[in-house]
Amino acid sequence: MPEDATPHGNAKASREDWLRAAMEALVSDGVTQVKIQTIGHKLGVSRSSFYWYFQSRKDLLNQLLEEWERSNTGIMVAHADLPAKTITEAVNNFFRCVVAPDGFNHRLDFAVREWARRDDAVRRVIDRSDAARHAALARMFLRHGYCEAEADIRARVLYYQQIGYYALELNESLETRLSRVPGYVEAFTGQTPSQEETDAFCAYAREVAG
Amino acid sequence: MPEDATPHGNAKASREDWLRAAMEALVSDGVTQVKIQTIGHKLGVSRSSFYWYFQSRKDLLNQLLEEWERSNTGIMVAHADLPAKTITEAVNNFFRCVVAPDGFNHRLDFAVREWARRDDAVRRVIDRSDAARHAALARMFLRHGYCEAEADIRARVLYYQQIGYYALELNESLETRLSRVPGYVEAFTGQTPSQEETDAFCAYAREVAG
DNA sequence: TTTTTTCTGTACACTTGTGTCTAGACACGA
DNA sequence: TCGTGTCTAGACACAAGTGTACAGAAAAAA
Repeated sequence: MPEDATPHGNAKASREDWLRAAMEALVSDGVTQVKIQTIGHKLGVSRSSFYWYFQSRKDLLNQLLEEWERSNTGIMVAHADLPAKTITEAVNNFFRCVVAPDGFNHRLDFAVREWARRDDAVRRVIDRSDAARHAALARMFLRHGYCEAEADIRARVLYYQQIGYYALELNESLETRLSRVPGYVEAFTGQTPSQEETDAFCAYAREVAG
Repeated sequence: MPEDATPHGNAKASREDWLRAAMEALVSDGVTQVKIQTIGHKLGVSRSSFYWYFQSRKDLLNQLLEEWERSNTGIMVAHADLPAKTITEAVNNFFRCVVAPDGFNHRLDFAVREWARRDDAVRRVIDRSDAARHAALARMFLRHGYCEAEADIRARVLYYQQIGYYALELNESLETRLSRVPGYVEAFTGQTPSQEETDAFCAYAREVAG
């Protein structure tokens, strides 16, 4: 039982190696494909070594779920809370987390949602995160003068639309996506974004994408 | 090889029984859980009978995919094409297919999307359907006086949002959903729906739900 | 009644996955 | 050098899935 994480010279694959490879499998192939046998093979290590670091497959999956909650929801809430002069700038700020490669990981998000459909415990964790994300977006609209009811609805439209966009896995090019940004912002806020705001966002998007 | 679908007295489970049970498994548990062994057990029939009706598991899955394409996309496009006096009425009409129990089957839609993430052939079928659905909604906005660019964006926001709503699996009550409908319609169209339109939709929703 | 067609069950071969037990390799400290 | 603790490999037991071969029951047709 590896209580402390001191690595040992004899180790061919560390606990982190197992976790990272498992996360990759979860993201690209879904929870059903997180298989100890397969990961072990990929790490060039026997299956049984896994049981030195983890109690069972379930134990490993729990760690992956915690990792998801920590990263994905945190990033999205942080971006919704970013300071802005106008609501259109605020929405543009929020968009930053969905274009940044190290921002919101939508493939992970959907892998976890799929998982939740077959596991009630995971379902509860997701519900908590969805509520937190919506609340952060509603706060954003409230800060910019929308009433409670409108802030609630607009936060929903924005959040659901974003999730829906990823659900479709459209694989549009960056420039195609950017060309629609001002239209989206106007649809979400009811206000026209300034050219500077749009330019600032596009510049950011092009920078982090490269 | 059962070329014609004439049932036979000796049959304990028909081809349609296998298809229906497989569809139920796909909808509720995903494509990985569509297992001949499990379905056969559920139908009270030996596994090997399956191979009388179908060549292989893959053969069965192809049939399920065709069934999805025929039903789900068809229903959504038909609702987007419904005649309406105003754009707000048109959006309310569209909403009908997402509240009717025999309308758009969102659980099936997501089961197929999940499947597509691990199968390029399925991916291509879905892309075709998504394009058809978006085009139908864009036509709807065009008919009511929006310009090409705005119709395109608003169709995207409406379609993505709807898919996103289902992706979250919120399980809201009917009345909770209905209370937000006027707000959604206004956000999607930029226009306030009339009381009559909202009432008509809510009446329809309450009728088909019961 | 006999034959044919349609479907089902049993048995077999094969694959891929989990989890356990145990011997042993390897580095490191005494 | 000699343990000791840390990690790994291989064997074993078990479960669940696919697909095939073949005999045979039961309805339908002759």
